[in-house]
Amino acid sequence: MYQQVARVRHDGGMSRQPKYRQVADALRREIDNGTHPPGARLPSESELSERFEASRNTVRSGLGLLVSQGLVTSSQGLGYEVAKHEVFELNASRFENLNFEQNGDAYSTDVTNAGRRPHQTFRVEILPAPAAVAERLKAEPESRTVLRFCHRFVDDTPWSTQATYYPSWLIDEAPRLAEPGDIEEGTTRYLADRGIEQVGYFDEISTRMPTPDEARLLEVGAGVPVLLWMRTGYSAERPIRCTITTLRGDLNRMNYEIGDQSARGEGAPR
Amino acid sequence: MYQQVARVRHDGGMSRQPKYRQVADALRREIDNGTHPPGARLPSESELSERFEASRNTVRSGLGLLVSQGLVTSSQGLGYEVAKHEVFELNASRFENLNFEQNGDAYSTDVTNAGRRPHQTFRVEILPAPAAVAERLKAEPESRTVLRFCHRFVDDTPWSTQATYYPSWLIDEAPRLAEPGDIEEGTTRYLADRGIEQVGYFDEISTRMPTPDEARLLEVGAGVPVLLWMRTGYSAERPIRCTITTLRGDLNRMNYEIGDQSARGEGAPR
DNA sequence: TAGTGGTCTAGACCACCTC
DNA sequence: AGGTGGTCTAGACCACTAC
Repeated sequence: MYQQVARVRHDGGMSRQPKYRQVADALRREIDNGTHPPGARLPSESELSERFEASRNTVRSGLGLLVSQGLVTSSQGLGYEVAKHEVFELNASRFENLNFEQNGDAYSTDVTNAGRRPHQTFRVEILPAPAAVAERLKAEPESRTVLRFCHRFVDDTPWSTQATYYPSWLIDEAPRLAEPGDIEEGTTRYLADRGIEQVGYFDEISTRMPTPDEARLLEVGAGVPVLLWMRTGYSAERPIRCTITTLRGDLNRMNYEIGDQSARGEGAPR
Repeated sequence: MYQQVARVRHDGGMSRQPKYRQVADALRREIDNGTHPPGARLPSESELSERFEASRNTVRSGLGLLVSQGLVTSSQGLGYEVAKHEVFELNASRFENLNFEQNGDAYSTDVTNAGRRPHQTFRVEILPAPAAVAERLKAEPESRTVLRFCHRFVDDTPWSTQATYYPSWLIDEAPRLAEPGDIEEGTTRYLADRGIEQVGYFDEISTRMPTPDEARLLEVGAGVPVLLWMRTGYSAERPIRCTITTLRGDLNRMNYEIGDQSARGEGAPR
């Protein structure tokens, strides 16, 4: 029953990949060279098991590698499918994007222009500042902040979440921030009208695998990292907001235009 | 021998996590709350197997989840260890960083200031432009480009790779770009001295799991994504370079300073 | 040499989807 | 009903590390 006793090396001592890696590498090559185009179904585990003369579990290990690299997805009862990605560009340096609500609009417009259907849910909360936010807002840890939270979809696919925190002192000057409804004219304009103008921002970008919570909200499978984008906005005197955007790494790309872009032209990199 | 027959649900029909997820969740909680601090060894597979009344393979599946989320690492003969990360900040918007070679110096300086030992290997190649690069340099696909490639380490830990492509027309005006040695004064100054001034750049940032090649160069285990940073630099007339930086996602964070930063102060977010 | 993780197998049963 | 992936087990042997 246990065949390990009979296992031998046929490679004359050459260092060799374990079998599950061979399976993964072979399938990866076939995906790269178009044998299995994006969206195609892969052969079933039992077929692959025969083809590679490996147990089903070994084949599963190999497939698991590909899944964890975001190359294929799997679903029960259906099989394995080659992942296909349509990346959305997100311009992070245009002045318009200083405006959170308008940013949302820009997002809706972009998505609609791409022939897709945008959708978002929105809520407002008052809660103690998370440590990272308090630090950036130069506020006391645990001090009260208003959170305006946005969960964005494209064609019912979760795309990103955006959490903007405002310090409590700002609420006194701009009370509508703490009210649940949309702010028609956009929060930035609303703030500007009250004499609070955002003159600059500081962006921080990092990546990691999603936490279980994020995986749930963004419905990302194993093997898809998230892009974390943290923007702290400043008036001339002090920080006025901190926006944390969590983007599905497989669906988003950010860009910044710095300096003179006149030579970039229109047919610029999509 | 096979106990599945005897397996029953004790949850009265409530939806329940599979056992390997319970293992992962329990360990994740213990890591989060400090029971297993960064750098600590986790109990061995057999100990966990007893504790959770699960087979070794099931425990392995759970640990595999944590590894694939970058929370723990494993090594043969040693055991599982809680990952500890020290993130390096990378300022992508300061003018100095327009200068590739000087960027390298800035990196060396930063690393040295942090009490770590920087190290890099460097090579120059002439090769056809990859499609993405040709597009950004507005050059014919497959047209000749000079690649200046840099592999960076901190304390012998691979940190990032940086590949800068220059279009062939530039080589005629700045032949030293194609020579293997360092350019003492920095490539940007060298180019500026020859009348080619970089007046702006376009940055694109994305994330994904590393390819096998990248995993090898950066020595990242499963569960660590890479940050991809593509910078296209322009003179007033046309693109002059395209730099692709691949950063270990667990060790790097990028930032951009846009607009007036006077309110950010010095004790700014680390 | 003992203990750790790494690979692999054979087989059982479950949950989901399609027909 | 039949096929697909998902979970789980028990056990074998290998490779690496520490002592």
